[in-house]
Amino acid sequence: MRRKPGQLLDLEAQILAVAVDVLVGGDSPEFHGFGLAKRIADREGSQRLTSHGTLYKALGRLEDAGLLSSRWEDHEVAEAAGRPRRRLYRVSSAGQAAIALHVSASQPALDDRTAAFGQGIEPA
Amino acid sequence: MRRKPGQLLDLEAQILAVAVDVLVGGDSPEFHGFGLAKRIADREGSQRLTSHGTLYKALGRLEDAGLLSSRWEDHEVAEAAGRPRRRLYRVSSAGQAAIALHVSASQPALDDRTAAFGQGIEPA
DNA sequence: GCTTGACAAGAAGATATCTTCCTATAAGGT
DNA sequence: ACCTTATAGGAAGATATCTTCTTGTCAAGC
Repeated sequence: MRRKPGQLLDLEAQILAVAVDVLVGGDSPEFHGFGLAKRIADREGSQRLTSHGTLYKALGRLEDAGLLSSRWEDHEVAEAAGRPRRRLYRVSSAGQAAIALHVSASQPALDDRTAAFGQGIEPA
Repeated sequence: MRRKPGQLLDLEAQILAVAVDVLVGGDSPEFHGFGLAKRIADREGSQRLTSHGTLYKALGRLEDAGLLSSRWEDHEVAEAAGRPRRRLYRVSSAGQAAIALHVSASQPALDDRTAAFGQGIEPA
């Protein structure tokens, strides 16, 4: 697919959006791949639009790009919960900036929206 | 299936046989569930005759009965290998006795075998 | 001999991460 | 305009343990 440098793909933007969401939303500022997959699947209304492999690769890319950072969950926590260890991700400030930029870039200009509204056409 | 007390089921006997095998065979006297499943599947010539759930339940039974003991693999080892932690099992002496008894009990008596041979009927 | 109930078998799936392999597509060069 | 190629997408599966739910069967009691 060869990407234009500095551009976010749809999936990556979704991931960052969720990442910012958990960051702002209280609780813990961290999330893990599996939970992310469920969130996206839920949001998408469908059954796992994104396969796990694809998601983990995207997470790796984002981390390589410095938009996410990760650490392994403590042994004790995973064991107490009786499940495999998770890898916990967190948005970096660069990541926050990237998603903000992406959103504003993909938002139609205000004039266009106003014009559409004037003609009874609601923006998606 | 309600078992006669003190009797080994087929699957359990197979597990113990493998356990004794690794014990005697050198290397490490320990084995883990997943590897066991592969061994049994290989031996059985077929594709996973025993589902994983069934196998882990049988392992639990054998441990409860004191025929096997188990411990969790060290974190470091699993991590170095890049895989989930294994649970390592080992036959106890009671287990060794049990499988020995089971084998001798299911073996047809010598007289019977000789008699069968005498009539040209090979024992299964 | 017949019924009943305990318990094993197996399917299915939850939990989590990551790799390999093939395909499809868009970005960039000519 | 066209072709090449890097790379994203997705399927599939490896790695490991364990739970839940249903079905089936054997042993024991009557």
